[in-house]
Amino acid sequence: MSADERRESVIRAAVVEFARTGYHGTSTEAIARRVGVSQPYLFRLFPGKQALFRAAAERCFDRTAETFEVAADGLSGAEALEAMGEAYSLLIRDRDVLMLQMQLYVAAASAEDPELADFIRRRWTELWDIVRSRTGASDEELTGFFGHGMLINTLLALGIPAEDRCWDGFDGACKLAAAEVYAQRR
Amino acid sequence: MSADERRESVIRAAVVEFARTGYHGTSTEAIARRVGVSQPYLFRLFPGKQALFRAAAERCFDRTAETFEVAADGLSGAEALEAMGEAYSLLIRDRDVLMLQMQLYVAAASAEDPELADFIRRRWTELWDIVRSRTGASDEELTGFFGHGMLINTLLALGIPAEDRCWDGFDGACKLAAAEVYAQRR
DNA sequence: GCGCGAAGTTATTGAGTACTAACTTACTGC
DNA sequence: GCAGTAAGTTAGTACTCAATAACTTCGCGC
Repeated sequence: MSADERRESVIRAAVVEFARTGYHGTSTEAIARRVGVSQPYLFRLFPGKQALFRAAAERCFDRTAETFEVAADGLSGAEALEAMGEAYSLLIRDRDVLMLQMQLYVAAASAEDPELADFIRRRWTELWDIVRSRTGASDEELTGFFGHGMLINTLLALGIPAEDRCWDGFDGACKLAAAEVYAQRR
Repeated sequence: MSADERRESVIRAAVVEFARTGYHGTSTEAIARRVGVSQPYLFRLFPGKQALFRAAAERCFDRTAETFEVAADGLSGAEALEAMGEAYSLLIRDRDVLMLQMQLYVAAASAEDPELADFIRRRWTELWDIVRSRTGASDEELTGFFGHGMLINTLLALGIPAEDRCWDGFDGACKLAAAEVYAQRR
């Protein structure tokens, strides 16, 4: 397997591991084991653990941005907004994408790596701009949209069951998505 | 200083340290240093690191629940809801409370301690019930309220500046709160 | 002033972890 | 068939960290 292909599979493994146990909680050995490669070899493919985390973060934002772009393609206004919401609820059925997002939010806050924090902020505001420009939504609509999304993230992260009262304010599609997320194997 | 008093100051230090660097990212030595006590002594006051984290989590939820209760005291309906929102935006000017919340959300997801995850879920739904029972808000209002809160949490955790477009959908009080949070010393 | 319990210390251990150095294996062009 | 390079390994280092054991100091009743 070429180095580039290996790098790709390492990124995928890093997304999973960092999503589940966070930056400090995951060892490079855990990532290597998931890839099926010796731990020192990771340092041939990436300069260090931080670079691995950064690559996973990039991948996570790439997928989300692409999901939004594709969903809104050919649509505009309220239709585009709704399509993006739907697409997002599909995206985060991949629990690792969901949890890596949450991990990135806390990673941005701990000031150990200001450059990474800056990167995460930039990519987040990029998402904001994508939704705004593709839908022309008002400031209040945007806050509502992202607030909705962040609450879904939180409830799923917490593992609040789909039947719980906390989900009552959501439509059926969201509840269904929640039930499916929990059905995933770990 | 009595053991109980020490325990109290240890909890306060644990809240700060765990908030800033998460469970795996904080050493018991960092907590001990903040308390001004030797590291092994922590294990006389608490059975282990997990117990420290759990105590910090309890403290965090206690403060939030109490904030809600006090704010809504004597009020009802929309007035109570507004008062709770305002009180919350004051509470999270303490960046450590805010960040510990975020840390708890990711801690609940990583399945290394199911009992802790269960505890966090229980306390979260308790908050939900407090807001619902004190305000009589509809399911949609509740989702809006908590979604709003989770978005604020996220923006603050990310460190999105108060002047950024992401804050445009919020009222002046929220933006002011954001500016103040960032002015805090670390 | 002396025993005693509570508050706290220093020294240590054993496990884990990021990263390096040096070696091996397999494929490719000539 | 052989040199060279790319992919990958094993062995090891320096360090951190949670937890334990054994020791010290201090205040108080008598």
